[in-house]
Amino acid sequence: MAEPTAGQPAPRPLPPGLDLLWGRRERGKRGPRPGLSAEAIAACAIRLADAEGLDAVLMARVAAELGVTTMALYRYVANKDELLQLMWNASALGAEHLVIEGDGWRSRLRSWAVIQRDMLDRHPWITQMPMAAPPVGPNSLHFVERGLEAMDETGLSDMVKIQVIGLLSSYTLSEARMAADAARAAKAAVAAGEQPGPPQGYEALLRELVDEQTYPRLYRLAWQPEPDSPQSERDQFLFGVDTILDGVQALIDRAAGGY
Amino acid sequence: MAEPTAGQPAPRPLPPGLDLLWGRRERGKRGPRPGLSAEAIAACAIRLADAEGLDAVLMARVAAELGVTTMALYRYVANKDELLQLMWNASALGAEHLVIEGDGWRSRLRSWAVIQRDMLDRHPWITQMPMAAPPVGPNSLHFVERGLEAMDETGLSDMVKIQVIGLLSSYTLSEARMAADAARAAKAAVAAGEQPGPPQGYEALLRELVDEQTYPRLYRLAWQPEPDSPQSERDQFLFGVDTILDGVQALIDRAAGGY
DNA sequence: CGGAATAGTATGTGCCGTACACAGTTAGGT
DNA sequence: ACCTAACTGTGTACGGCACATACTATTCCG
Repeated sequence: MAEPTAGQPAPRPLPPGLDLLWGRRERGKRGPRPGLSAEAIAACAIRLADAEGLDAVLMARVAAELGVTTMALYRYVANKDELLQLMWNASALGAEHLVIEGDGWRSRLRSWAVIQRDMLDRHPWITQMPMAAPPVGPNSLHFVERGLEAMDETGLSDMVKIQVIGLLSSYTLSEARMAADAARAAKAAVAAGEQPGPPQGYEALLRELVDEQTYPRLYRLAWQPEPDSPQSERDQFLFGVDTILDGVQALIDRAAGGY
Repeated sequence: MAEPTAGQPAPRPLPPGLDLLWGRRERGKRGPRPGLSAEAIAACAIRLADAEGLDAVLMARVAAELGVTTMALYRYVANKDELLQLMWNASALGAEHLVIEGDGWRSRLRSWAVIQRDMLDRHPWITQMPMAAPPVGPNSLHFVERGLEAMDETGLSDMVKIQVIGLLSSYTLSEARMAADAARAAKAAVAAGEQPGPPQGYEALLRELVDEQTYPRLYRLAWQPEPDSPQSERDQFLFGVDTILDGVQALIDRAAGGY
């Protein structure tokens, strides 16, 4: 109800959660010294998630790991969602001092995508997160900034550049998610007692499900493997990235060619 | 423990949940007639999700809506996850008889993506789902088949074609998710009492957070709007799709050019 | 030095998925 | 025609987990 005094620019309310993410949450000076920090909590949660998956990240579990009670965490984060946001942002730590190497926009953008992919493979739980918003953490934005930087020379408009960044990111995330799911499914199958000869991948599944007359193309895909089929998941990913970059190249050509 | 009789091809075990999705779950003949069906349950859950969001899809809620007790549902679905899978697949209903119009692969593939996007806008809850696996429901596969069909004339290899399908899908899903999140955030803000003048979009947020020296490019993006900036979200999406299609064009050219 | 603000604790509540035991219902074999 | 096995739906209870509330202990400010 307190109307802010008109005159000062008054730091805008800032959506809930973002203040913490940006270290702008005011902390009182009286009382005992805080024994923890949001960063420490996030780091602990990340350790758990890396080791045992996102399901292992329970408020009680994190608290126990840190040697406090569950409710102590709520002095630092408003709710679990906020903790997840912190984890996400923290996983992009180091983007600030990241230097993308390469002698042209194309190779730089490509390695930008690869770096992102590697990060997702290191922290597969990111692919399972709610993802309720576009990236707004400082580290995430740093990473976006690095991506934009890689396109400095292209002469594309800023709008187009973020669009490209978004495109590459979403593809990368999606590929990482599928890989992570496959890995988890394989692990679960082993835990359930089956030992799979071949990993029983997507292709094998299609062979089980798809019949020739209703799904002729998928059927072909499932049954007649390409001659040079043994292409690794990573090769597939790189292929997709390169295709996107071809599209970007076309954008640049069109912009430079003046129509 | 029962070893299947060697000799019959014996329908492979099929991963849990898939049997239901494909209507291959055997149902006994004795006992009372089933008062429900998996399809009816999924349809009811979809009604709820469309109207009130995925959070409204509770087993108890769905059951009440159908006039049965909560546990009755478990005669038809093994758990909530299975229900979500059913919902996902059911949302792609009609893909079987879908005809993609267009006089070339490019326009067909484009409208394929648009159709998918429209479907996601109609059922925004899909973007919030766990998505624990690649699409394996019969309807989802029908839709994939239609996408492959759109590329029949391209001469691309089958491997490349699904890759393109996956690329387009993941971009479409990601864009739809961001749009749905924005819409939900706006609705929540209104519910919280604020009435936003402008929708307080991503750009406005960046203006709040980003300073010039650490994020020079994002800063520029946030502060100096493009002259022709008022491009709708849909235009943005189409732009992204067209960029991807440019990349596909390059693939085709390269394949045809024999190198 | 007194009081206010803060950190951490202990306990409880509500929600929600789902396990379990049971009552009522139908089909098939004898 | 009956008995029984298979099956549907109910009632109840349990367990996990995020989070609320009330309380104690600690530290800074005037």
